[in-house]
Amino acid sequence: MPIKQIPDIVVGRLPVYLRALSYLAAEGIQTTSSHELGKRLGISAAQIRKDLSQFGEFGKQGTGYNVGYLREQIRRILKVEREWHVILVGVGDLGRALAHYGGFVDRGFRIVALFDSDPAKIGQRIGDLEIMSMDRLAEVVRERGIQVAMVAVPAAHAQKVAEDCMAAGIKAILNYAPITLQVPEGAFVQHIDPVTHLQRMTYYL
Amino acid sequence: MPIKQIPDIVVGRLPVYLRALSYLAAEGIQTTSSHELGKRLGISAAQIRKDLSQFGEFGKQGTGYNVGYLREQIRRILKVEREWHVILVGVGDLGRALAHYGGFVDRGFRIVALFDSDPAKIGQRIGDLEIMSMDRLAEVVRERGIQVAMVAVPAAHAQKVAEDCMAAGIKAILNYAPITLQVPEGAFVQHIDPVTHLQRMTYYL
DNA sequence: TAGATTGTTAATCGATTAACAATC
DNA sequence: TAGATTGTTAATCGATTAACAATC
Repeated sequence: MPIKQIPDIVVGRLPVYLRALSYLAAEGIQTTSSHELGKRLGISAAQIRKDLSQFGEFGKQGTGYNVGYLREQIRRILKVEREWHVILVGVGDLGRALAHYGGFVDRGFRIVALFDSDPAKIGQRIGDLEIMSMDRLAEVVRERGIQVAMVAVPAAHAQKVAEDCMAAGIKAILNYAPITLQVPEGAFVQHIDPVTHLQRMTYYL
Repeated sequence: MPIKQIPDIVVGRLPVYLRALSYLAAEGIQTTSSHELGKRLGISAAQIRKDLSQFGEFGKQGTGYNVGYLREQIRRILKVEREWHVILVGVGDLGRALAHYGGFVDRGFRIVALFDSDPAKIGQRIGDLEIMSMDRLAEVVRERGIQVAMVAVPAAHAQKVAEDCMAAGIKAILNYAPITLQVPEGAFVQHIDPVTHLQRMTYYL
C-alpha cells in the first residue's frame, strides 16, 4: 500500500498556520474556524480544511478547531514539538543578528554553535557561544548529531560551506547567501534572499 | 483584447533566473541554455523556456541565450534596471544588518531612510543615514515618492507599521516580522520568516 | 431544533512536462 | 550539413475551489 504523499506546498503552509495559531492562543482565543484562519492569512477556508485533512481530522462540525489542540497537532506533524539544534555558519552582520534573535527557541530551534572562517573572529563570544573555526564544524556536527544549519556567508563561499555541512551530516540548510545551492538528493535547502522578494514585487509596481 | 496575465509563480522565478545570469556574467560566460540554467537552479529546461516565452523570444535556436542580453531583458521586465528607493522601518539587530548590507544597490534597491520608534535611537547614524522618528515617515515617503519598505520591527508592531506605510503611499512591503500582514488590494507583501523555512524542512527529517 | 462548520468529493482551474517543428 | 536548442503545442499532472452531506 503506497504511503500517501503530502504535497510540499501543503507542508509549506503548515508553518504559517502554526504561527497564526500561536498568535490566536496568545490572544486567549480557544476556538477558531477555517474561515477565521483563512481571513487572517489570505487563504481560502476550503484550502485550509483540505490541507489539514491530509493529516487527520482535527476539527468539529459546527464548532471549528480548538486552537491549542490544532497547534499541538501541527507542531507534532512538523516535528517542532522537540528542539532542533542548529549551527550557524558565518558571523557577519547578518549572522550576528541571527545569533541574537530570540525568536528561534520557542518555535523549535536553538543555535548551539557558531562558525566563521575569519581568524580574527574565532574565540569571540556571542551570548554564551564562542565562534569556532570552520575546522571544527564536522567534529561538532557529528558529535552532537546536528542536522540543521543556517548559512550566512558571502555568496562566493556558500556552495563550499554547504558541501562541508553535508559532508558532516547536515541534512537541512537555511541559506542566506544570494545564490542557489546545489545539494544532493535527500538534503533540503531553503533560500532567503531579500532581493528576490523585492524584485518579485517591483514587477507589479 | 485581454492583456495576457502572467502567473505570479512565473514572476517569482524571474529574480532567480536573473541572479543566476548575473553569476554567469561574472564568470565571463556569454552564452547559456535552458538546460544549463535549469541544472544550476534545479528547474526543468522546459519550464525555463516556457517562463521566458511569456515575455518574448530571447534565445536563438541551436545556440541558446546571450547571458548579457537575457539579463538585461529580465531586469527590464522586473523593472530593476532602475534604482528603487526603499525605507527601512525598525533598526534593531536585523535592521542594522540590513542597513549595512551591500547587496541591495547593484540589484536595484537603495535604502534611503531609516525609521525607529525608540527615542534613544533617533538621531543615530548608520553609514550616511540618520535614524528618524516614525512621525516623519509619511512626510519622507510622500516627498520622495517612495513605494517600497522593509519592515523589521517586532511582530506586535508590524501590522500598525504596515498600515502607516500604506497610508503614506508605500505599495510594496518586505516584512521580516513573523506575522502575516493584512494589506489592501493593490498593495504587495512578501514575508521573510526564517522559522517557517526551518519548519518546512524538519517535516522531512 | 436551527445554525454553523467540518471533511470530502467532484469539478475546475492552473502549472508542468514531453515532444517536436523550426531554425540557427 | 549535422547537431543543438529554441519556442510552442498538446498532454499530463497537480492544486484549488465549490458544493454538500454529516454532524456538532
